[in-house]
Formats: sequence, C-alpha cells, structure tokens
Amino acid sequence: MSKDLMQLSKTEASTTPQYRQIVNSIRKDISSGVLKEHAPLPSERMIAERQKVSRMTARRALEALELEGLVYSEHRRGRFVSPSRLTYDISSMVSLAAHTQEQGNSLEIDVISSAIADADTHVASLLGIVPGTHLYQYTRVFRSKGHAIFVETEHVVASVCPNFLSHNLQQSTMKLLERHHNVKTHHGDVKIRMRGMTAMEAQWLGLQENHAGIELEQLVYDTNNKPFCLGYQMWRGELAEFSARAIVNQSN
Amino acid sequence: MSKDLMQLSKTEASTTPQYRQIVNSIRKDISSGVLKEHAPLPSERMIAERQKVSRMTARRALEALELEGLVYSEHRRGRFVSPSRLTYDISSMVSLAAHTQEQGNSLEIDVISSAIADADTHVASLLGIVPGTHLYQYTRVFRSKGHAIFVETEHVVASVCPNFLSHNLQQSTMKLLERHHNVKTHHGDVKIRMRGMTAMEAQWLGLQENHAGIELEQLVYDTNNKPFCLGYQMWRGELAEFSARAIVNQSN
DNA sequence: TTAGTTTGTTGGTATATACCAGGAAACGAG
DNA sequence: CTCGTTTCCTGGTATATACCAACAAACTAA
Repeated sequence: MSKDLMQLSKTEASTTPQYRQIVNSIRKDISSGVLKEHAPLPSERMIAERQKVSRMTARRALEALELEGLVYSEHRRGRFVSPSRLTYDISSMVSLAAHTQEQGNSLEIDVISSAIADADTHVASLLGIVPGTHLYQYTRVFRSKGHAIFVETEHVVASVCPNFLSHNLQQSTMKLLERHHNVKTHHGDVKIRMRGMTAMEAQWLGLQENHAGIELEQLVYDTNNKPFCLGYQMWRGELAEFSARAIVNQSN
Repeated sequence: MSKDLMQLSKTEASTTPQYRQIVNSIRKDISSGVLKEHAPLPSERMIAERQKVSRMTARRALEALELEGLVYSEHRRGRFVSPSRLTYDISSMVSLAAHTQEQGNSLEIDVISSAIADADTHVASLLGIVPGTHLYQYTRVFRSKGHAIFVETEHVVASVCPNFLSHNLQQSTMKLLERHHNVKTHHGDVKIRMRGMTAMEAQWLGLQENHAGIELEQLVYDTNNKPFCLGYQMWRGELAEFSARAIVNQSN
C-alpha cells in the first residue's frame, strides 16, 4: 500500500507508449524482488494518480501484465504478482499430486462434481467404446497454497472400476485405479494446446472470462493397450511448465 | 450525446455485457463458416456503427477474440479469422519441416540471422560446455502459406559441425547435421510453457507486443549422450498443438 | 506507363467521465 | 462480544472524443 516505488522521471522517455513504460516499471519491480509473489499491485486508480495518466491507461498497463502472465487479477479484490511455475513431467505419467507431495509442496484437491454418465460420441470415439457406455465423470480443481492452478475433468470407463466414485477423489486417481481395481497404466497420449477458457473454467480458476490457458488432453491406456481414461486439464498458462523426453526412433 | 439511450432498458438483452454479446455473435459466424480462415472481420468502427456501441466497446470485443485465439490482428491492416492448428509431435523429434511436407502442406523458412558467437552462461550450462565456447546461432521464421507460425533460435556447438553456416538453412537442420556432419540425434528434452512475447518475437510473427504464445525449449542429445543443440521456438499459441506419447516406467 | 502524392481506411494510444457490483473493513446496535 | 449495516475501495463495463502512423487504393503529373 504505502509504496514510493514508481519512478517518476520518464523525462526524455519519448516514443514508447506511456502504458508500456508503466508495464516496464512494474516488471522491473517484480523481477528485482521489490514486489514478491502474491503481493498486491497498486490499483488502477492509484497508478493513474501517481503516474498522472488516466485510469484507462493505467488499466491497459495492468491488463498487458496479466496477458504476459506476470500478474493475476482477483475479481474486484485487486491484482497480484503471479507465483513461479509448477513443472509437470508429461513423460512420466506419474500423478502430479503424488509428485508435488514428494517435492514438499502440497497440492489441495477440490472435487467440484462427480457422477456416472453415458459417453457422448466424442468421448466414446477417443476411448474406443460405443456411445452410451457408462462412464465415471468427475471434475476437480487443483490448488497450491490455496491458489487454483488447473481444473481437470476425467472420464473413466465404468466397467473397469465398479463403484469408483465411492472412493475419496482427493487423491491420485491413477493410483486408486491401480490399487483397488487392478488397472495398470501402460502409456498415455498427450496433447497440449493453448486456448481460451470457457466461462465455467474461468470461474473455477477464479479468472475472468476470456483469458487463454493451456489445455492438456490425456488418453490413458492399460497394459492391454486399451484406453480406459480420458482427461482434460485446463491450466493457468502462466503457472505451468510441461517437460518431456523424446527418444528418437532408430529406424528413422 | 444525441441519443435517447437511457430507456433502451436491459429488458431482454439481459445481464451479459454488450461486448460479450458481440464476441458471441462473431464466434458463431466463425464456427458456422460464414467467416472462413483468413477472412477479414468488420473493423472496429464498422462494428461500433452497426451494433450501436462505442468504438471502444467494439474494440473490447475484438480484443477478447484475439485473446481467445479465434482472431488475429495485422498491424493496422485489420483483423482476420485464425486458421486451424498445426500439430507438432514432440515425441518423434522428426523435423517439423520434413513432416509437414509429407502431409502436403508446405512450410516456408525465412532465415532472419545467422552468426557464430560465444556461449553465454545460460546456454553454456544447458549444453554442458564452458562459457565462451563457439556456437552457431541462427534465427528462422517458419510460415505456412505466407503466415508466420513460429520463430526459432538454435544454438549449435560449433565444434561438431565446422562451417555449418555455409549450408542453406532453409531446411531441417537436424537432417543437415546428420547427413553432412555425422551427428546423430539420440533424444531430446523438451519443455513447453506459455509466456508473453518479447518485442522482437512479436515483430517477427507480425503481432503486437504483449500477446502470449507457447515457447518450446529443446535440448538435443547425440548418441554419446552429449547435448549439442539448444533450440527455442516461440509459437503463435492459437496455431499450435503439441502431441506426445508417455510410456510408463514399469519400475514405478 | 510509371512514379509520386493525396485521401480514406485501419488499428493504436490516450483522456475524461460515469455508473455498477462485489469485497472488505470499519462502525454501530444488540 | 457478536452480528448486521454502512461506507469505501476494487475492478468491470460503457460512452464520447481526439490525434497518430501505417497501409492501400485512387488520383495525378511526368
């Protein structure tokens, strides 16, 4: 709140737009550590007054920072410095929840919904089943220190794991399937893309509509080479990093 | 001023913001095919006039569509419908240029710069060499049908491929290294993240500053398990999809 | 025909203003 | 001391206006 951080000057400044100068000044404060993770940024009106610009110009600057991922906004509470990224190794297929726990970081899981449903044509074709087959579907939000990182919806073929929803879903479902239903994962096909969030996704992650994020689609196969689980994760783009190892096929 | 706006009430129009209604209307036109790939959208002023909103509101709608990736903007020329995505299989490590050529799509390559340089500490530590070691560095823009898709900068250890820059770089450099310098790729470590573009990157891709994209970092190892090439690709997020296959380690 | 200029379009930047709704903290009554 | 209300602050939406620079097409002079 009571900060005298902003630099006045701009003196010669010149051709770079004012809002971009504000962006650069705040970016510097973040990288230099003056503003730390989750620290509140000055409000639009505050910046406008101190930098002698209109509120709309201050707003442009803050929106640009959001776009870059350096800053996140919380619905009418203010804007804050984004925390550092969480790395997810898509090659290992080890549950992220288990992995981060080993690293010392906890990952909280909120179960938004869980139900049994019939497969629609899209899900059915990916899972190699006939439309209408029973699926367990559940949506969960993953948080670190209370901050939402991604939201996941999984579709599991019901026949492989009767009464699956009776388990507590606040843990790794892959481990659950292995332990209690003898379903062993053999491999997974992963797709990663950047896309705009739906209104629901944005709400779950505490963001505004609009906003691009990273979607991770995972189709998981058992040791019989049959797909049994389809998952969609929508990540806050600025919080994620995905790693993988690619082995070159010798025959190529 | 000259409007009797006050009484147009919110009646049926409901609670969704006007700019969002415009977004939805345009989104419908795109998905229904009324507006096709690379088709020009109506200008800000045009929308403002036709929808009876201010230009700034029309602008908000178009910016939201850009953010979602449905639309791209060309510097003071107008806004256009984004084309469909290009899939890149990061598991195969096969040159994207070669791969797309097989699919029938051509991929044009512009060489922006190429030079020999000394490794800085960051690049050196990733490549496992001492800072100051000679590297071949080159930056290339990849286009499909004239539209920039991503820009790539590669750093290759000079000692493994003398006179590398004498080749024509408008082709797969991995194949070049294999054919002419007997460097065989064994595997690659890939990292994917979403981040804001630098001014340079945005310029090369024909975009505004700001703008999030997907960065792909590739560290390529030879058959002796030594890294010899470090590459950074910055993709237009709305144009890319990355696929990979993850094999589960049995010992886990 | 060609080269240069003009004109109209586009998006980009910027200001000033207004009102709304949700969150939070201070306040005030029980 | 707690519970509800008030008040202030926040970002979100929206209008109206202004000027700039880059581009494209139309026009104009050589």
